[in-house]
Parts: sequence; structure tokens; C-alpha cells
Amino acid sequence: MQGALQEIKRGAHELLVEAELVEKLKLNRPLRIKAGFDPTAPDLHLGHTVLLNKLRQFQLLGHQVVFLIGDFTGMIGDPTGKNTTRPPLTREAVIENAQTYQDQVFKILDPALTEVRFNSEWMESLGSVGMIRLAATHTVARMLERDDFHKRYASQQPIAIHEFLYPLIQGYDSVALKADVELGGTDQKFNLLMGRELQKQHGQPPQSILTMPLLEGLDGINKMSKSLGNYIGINEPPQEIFGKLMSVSDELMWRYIELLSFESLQTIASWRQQVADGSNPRNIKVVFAQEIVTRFHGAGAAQQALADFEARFQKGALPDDMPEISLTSTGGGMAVPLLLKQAGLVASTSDAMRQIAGGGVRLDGERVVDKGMLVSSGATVIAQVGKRRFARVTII
RNA sequence: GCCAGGAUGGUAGAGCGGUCAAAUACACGACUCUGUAAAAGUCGCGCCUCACGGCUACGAAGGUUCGAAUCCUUCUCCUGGCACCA
Repeated sequence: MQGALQEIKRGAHELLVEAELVEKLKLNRPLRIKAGFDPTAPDLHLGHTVLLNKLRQFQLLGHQVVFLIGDFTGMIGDPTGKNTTRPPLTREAVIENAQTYQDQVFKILDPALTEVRFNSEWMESLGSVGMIRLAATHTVARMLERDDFHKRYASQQPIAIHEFLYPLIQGYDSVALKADVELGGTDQKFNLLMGRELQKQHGQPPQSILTMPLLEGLDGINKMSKSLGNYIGINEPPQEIFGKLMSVSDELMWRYIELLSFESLQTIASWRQQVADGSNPRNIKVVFAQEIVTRFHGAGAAQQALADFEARFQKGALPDDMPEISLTSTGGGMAVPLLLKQAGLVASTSDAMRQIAGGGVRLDGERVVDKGMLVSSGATVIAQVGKRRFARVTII
């Protein structure tokens, strides 16, 4: 019991209310652990997995996870600033996204202990009358307590009325699901507390709340998100995941390890000690990157990714999986800038010109100096832009 | 409805008749260094088959002018205030 609580609290930001959760754990029945997910982003990245890992932990302790897909709330979009209204998704799109979700989620969660639900299930039948009643339960002043709203209101940023409904609906989901515990990011605290209040109003014991820190993206500043492009997707190829993890800064690495590694706290402490004693942080990164790649692609892929990585960056070998592209030349050959553009290695020929001028372009390993250089028809060259972009191009 | 303010590149934000493809910062890309780390430094950052060249851009459409991101008109959208609140 005590051990279970320790496990639950590991890595978590805040647990409300601890005493209540202890009581619930004493009931000796599987608790209903709720976590909500946005229906529009079925491409999971490591940031999402922080929460999923915690859910998995609950499952290992024998509890029931309720994986809630907010298809109804998706029409609103969580008002975290810029995105106000989103176009409603079609039924088909929702179902398709849900399927994609499950394919990914079950790499971490145990399907047998996971209940997948959609909040349109109860929200649609709630009707406008029910919605108004729900809205009547809280005041505008109460809503403005939410930090995000508060800031926007204070700085005269727009707040659309429907945005106020989001926390209410999310809270009502907890009522509909009779959740014992709800997990969310730290940014969800207000919404999660709303669930408690609504549950009380409906005569249910209020859910416990466990907030998890938001994982920083590759930039180390903003939270990991697809729209910011600073993410590592769990469906990305092993080499990509491995490479991205290796390029994470030393400081950020510890954050990732803290929130993503399944290693024991003692092991992680010993890693820190090693680095403090002068060992190259890179070595820890390799071990950690291996762990993550193994989680999503298996041990073999992780081995392979490491081997590729070392071959490419330590011995300067070319990747063996580069795309093969055939391009048709108009005259006797093709100018390098056009070639790069058509091969998808640069955004435009102007961009190509710049890259050549900057010394970032190589053909067959030779740096290109002459912007007007032609690659003659029938030739096959390995084109490279920067350290990461490669293609084997044949000119026809 | 009325009044006021605003709309510029990925973001923030200068410019307010020519010297503006548009300051500055951040982000981003390449290079050097390295551990595909950080820091630092250099270069670059609208598009065009290579250009001391062309073209398109400063919410939209018109107009004034030799010349407009900069002035005028109309429109669209955003924000705030006031009014309305049976």
C-alpha cells in the first residue's frame, strides 16, 4: 500500500488529495483512473507518454484505466491560448483517429485493463437544456480564476464564451464515468478540480487528482507539441528517435530521463553520479535512447539504431536507408539547385543557392562550390544537404 | 449602434512618401568547433535554372503621386470602451 503510493507519486507534480486517495486504495478494488485525450492529434509523442506511463503504472497495480477520447470537447478545443474554435470532426474521422490512437496507446497500456470511451456518448444526449444547467453551476468569476483565462482577461486578449464550457464538460465527464482518479498535465489542474466539484454536486465522491509535469520539447523551452515541431513521435523510425534523443541537450536529458525512463530511482541517481564524476553525458544518453527505442520498436531495432548512429556520425559513413529518387532532366543535365529542390532536400531553388553558398551541399561527398554545376544525364549521385538530409538521385 | 485602437516576414515588433525584400530580437538553416550536447563564432533566412537581373509581397479593393508598407476612400477582420440589456 505504502509502496503503491510511492510508485504513484513518482515523477508526479501534485496529488490532490493524498489522504483521499489512500482511503480509496484501501477499498481494495480496482479504481477507475480517467485520462482525457484530444481527438485531433492521434500522433502520439513522448510528451503524451509521460501520462500514459503513469496510467500503465496504475494498471500494474491492478487498476482500471478509462481512456477518454474527447470527441465532443474537440469541437471546442482546450483554450490554451491561440486555438479558439476548431472545425468539428466527422464521425468517421473520430472513429479513424480513435483507432490510430489505440494502435499507439497499447504499446504502453494493457488493453485488458483499458476502457476506451468517447464523451459524445453522454454529451450529445445532454442537450442544450442540460448544457445550460451545467453552465449554471459556475460563475464567470470562478472561471476567471483559471490562470489562462485570468491572464488573457487581464491583458485584454479575447476569450470566447464557449471556451468557458470546456472545463465544465471535462468535469462532467468525470461524473459520467464515475472516475476515482483523474490524471492530467499540470496545465489541466483547473479542469480536473472542476470534475471534483461537479462530482460532489452529483453526490459522488470527488475524484483524486494527479498532475504530471509537461515534458519540454527538443528546444528545452516550450512543451513538446506537434505544432511546434519540437517533438519525438513514438511512431517515428528507430533511427530518428535515437538521433533526436542524442541531440537533446545535456540538461534536458535529465528531464527526459526523469519523466520517461522506467529505470529505478537508484539507477538514475547512479547515472547522475557518473556524470558528476566526469563521465561523458553522451554515454548515459546512449543507454537512455536505447531504452526508449526498445520500448517502441524492440531491442533489435535499438541495436540497429545505435550501430547506424555510430557508423554515420563517428565514422562518417552514409546512411544506407536514404531515399532513391529519379529526376528527369530537360537538357543534357540538371543544375544542382534544381536537383536539390526536386529531390525534396531544400525548400526552393533559392534555398538551394544559399545552402551551396554556405558550403552545406555535397555530391558524392564532395562539397559543391559552383552553383551552376550540372549533373549529367544518366548519372547517379548521392546528394547531401547539411548533416541529415540525404538522397540518392539518378538523372534520366 | 457609437467612439477609439489595430491588421507588416515563423513569432514578437520597427518603419509612417523614395536610400524597403523591409530595422531589431527570437526562432530556424548551413558552416567551424564538438559528444549530431551546450556555449561561442561566421554566414544565411520571399520566390525565380545560377544573375551588381526579374517577379511577388507589408489585411482586401480602388485612388492620389514621377514614386506608397508609408497619404486618401471603401471594404473585411480583430481588440477595447460606451450604449443597449423588454
